[in-house]
Amino acid sequence: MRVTGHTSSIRDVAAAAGVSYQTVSRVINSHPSVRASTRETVLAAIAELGFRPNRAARALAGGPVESVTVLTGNTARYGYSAGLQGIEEAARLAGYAVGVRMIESVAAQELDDAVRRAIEPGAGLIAIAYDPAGTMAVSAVPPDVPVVAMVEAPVGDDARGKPWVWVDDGKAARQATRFLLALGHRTVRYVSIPSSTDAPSQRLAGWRAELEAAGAPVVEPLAAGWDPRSGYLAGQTLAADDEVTAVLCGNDDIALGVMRALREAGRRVPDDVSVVGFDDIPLAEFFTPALTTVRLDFAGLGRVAFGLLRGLVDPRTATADPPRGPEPELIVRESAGPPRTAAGRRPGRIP
Amino acid sequence: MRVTGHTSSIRDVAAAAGVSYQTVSRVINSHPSVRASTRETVLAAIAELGFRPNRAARALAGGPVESVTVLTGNTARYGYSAGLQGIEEAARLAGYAVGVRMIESVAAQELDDAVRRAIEPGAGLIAIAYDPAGTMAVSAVPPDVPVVAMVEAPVGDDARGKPWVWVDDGKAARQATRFLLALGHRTVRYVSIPSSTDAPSQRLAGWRAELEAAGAPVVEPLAAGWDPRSGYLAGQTLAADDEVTAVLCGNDDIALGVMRALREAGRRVPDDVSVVGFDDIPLAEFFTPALTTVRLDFAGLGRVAFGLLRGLVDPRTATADPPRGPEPELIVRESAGPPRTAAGRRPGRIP
DNA sequence: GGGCCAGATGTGACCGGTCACAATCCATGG
DNA sequence: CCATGGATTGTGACCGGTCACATCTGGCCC
Repeated sequence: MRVTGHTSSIRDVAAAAGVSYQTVSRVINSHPSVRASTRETVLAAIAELGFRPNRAARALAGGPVESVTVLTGNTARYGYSAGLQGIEEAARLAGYAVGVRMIESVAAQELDDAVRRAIEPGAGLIAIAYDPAGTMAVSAVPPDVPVVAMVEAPVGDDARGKPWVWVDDGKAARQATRFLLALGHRTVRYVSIPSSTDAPSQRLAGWRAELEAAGAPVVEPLAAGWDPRSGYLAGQTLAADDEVTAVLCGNDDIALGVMRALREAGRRVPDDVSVVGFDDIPLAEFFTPALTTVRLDFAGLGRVAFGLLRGLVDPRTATADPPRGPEPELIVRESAGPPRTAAGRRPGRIP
Repeated sequence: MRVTGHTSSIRDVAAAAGVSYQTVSRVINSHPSVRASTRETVLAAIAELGFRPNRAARALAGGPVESVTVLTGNTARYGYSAGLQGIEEAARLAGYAVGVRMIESVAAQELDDAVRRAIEPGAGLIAIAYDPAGTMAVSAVPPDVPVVAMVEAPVGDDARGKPWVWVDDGKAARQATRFLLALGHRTVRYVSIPSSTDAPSQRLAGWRAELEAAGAPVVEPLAAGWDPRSGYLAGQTLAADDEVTAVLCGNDDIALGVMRALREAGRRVPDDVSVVGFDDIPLAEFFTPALTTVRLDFAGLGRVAFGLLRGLVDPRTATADPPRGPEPELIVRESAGPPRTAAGRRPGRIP
């Protein structure tokens, strides 16, 4: 079964407009030296015939391809799907097509293969590299393929020049930690998400830095995964320790698991223990208690990533100023408060 | 900047193997009449050169395109992202590329345009049509373009022959309603998600049917959106009514909002009011109380959808038996119980 | 041995765009 | 008036596959 969809080529348009196919090509690529009146005629013919350039043919002939493939380890996790959404929005606006390819393995051979498979001549790549698979995927991309990475944090000092985008996680972590300390907590425990590299994550580093700056004791973090269950497990450990009054969690899913474990152990949030998360997923506001968390604008980051990639693939659209990722923002809700408040309190109303 | 990525064509391979380019083409398309020894030689040359056929060229020449574009109204909502994940998995396994395109508008003109833009000659479409935009997108697809729709429910009696896939929502709703009724509730209220068509949704119909079958009073459902906030609003209404002891929610996000509103109003879940959701999102198990919900296997549905589309695009892979969507499954947790239990109870432990 | 047929392989044209280059137009200046 | 040159337009080849068709094998039968 052959799909027709639409069928009119530049030759058809050319015939209809009484010009050569090359002139039509010039019009659709907005080449400067086409007389205004000619352009009009051609555009009219294009509209008339419902012509739309064939992507495959254009790609084959070495023209601008206008398509991005997103390399990701997951499409369901919040940061990933929100990032994808941002990329798609920006891409659609620019007339780009977007493809998606999941990276499952971290085995060098398979990963290399998967990346090669994702590469289409002419198209660019955006890697969502919040996890080891993504990070390795980025480095598996051949140097001649334009790629932008959405990373957890830049590694190395020369990151400024690389096509990387990120939200300042470290800053966000410091902000959240400082907030908890200011509430009167002696120290803050941390439940970490996996690092995307072999170095400790920025969130972890920020948390530690803030604690040290405040002269608060640093207890080694508990390692969790991305999922709420791992948070729940960590929460059980935390609940067993009476000293714990404040917990910073690597993401909101973990925070939910932690809160659940705490509650099961009879420890009230926020009266006995304060909990703060990362991401601000849409549900966080409706948790009980509503989660205090650091909002990370992944969709915005995706848009920035796309803009950067576009500049790489098509230098005409490159912007001079290096685009920065969006700023994280602490959203204060109910799950954190001063330590050991005597009376139980009822959650407030949500407007 | 031109991307090279890889560069070896069938002509290069042909030269390396000492055969004609057409023979190479036959080998990569597994044409039967190629001598085994020749095939060997060619495959060796392919491996040697790291040759991979150029998708654009193949599409242009009218060969099998092996790519799907997913039309969706959203990439962040659970059902959508899980569905996309399932499609991607199945597609990757089959060597297909997958594209994503969001449909934003429901205005006929824009929508039509967006759909046309999403059509690539030779490629198939999978529409995630859980909402009006998706449903309209499906009908905006020209008849000669192969398309599979993941729908909320089949409309019309002749749906059996159409390339539609769905999970049996109505059955799921009946199952959940029956469960609540069996617990001893006099009736069950329903907070509905928007219907994808002008007809009432299957979930709603199933809920109503079960109530009527049991002779329980039917109170008109409350209309919500997809988001937790709309559930929260509905929950406030519900909380004001002392008669309410059991609520079925159109999805888990809404259920969370409802539970939150109930709790704020001083009504305990499940002691005063039972709440049941739909979807079984990964977080549902860790809500407090853990949410009783109907698990819908969207990823499985996505895989089925891809299989169906593949059969449409490439008849060689078509399977005789019409594939069915996965079966919904009621997951019993803490948020539902018998009406008016005297003692407050503590949530159990999660294994 | 010749004829025939099926299997295996090669040749040319083509898909729908782009590139490089050539050809034409028109205004300007000497 | 004609040479010059930039703006505008047209021509041919090509990207990397596929199709339709032609050709070349070799085995089998009479």
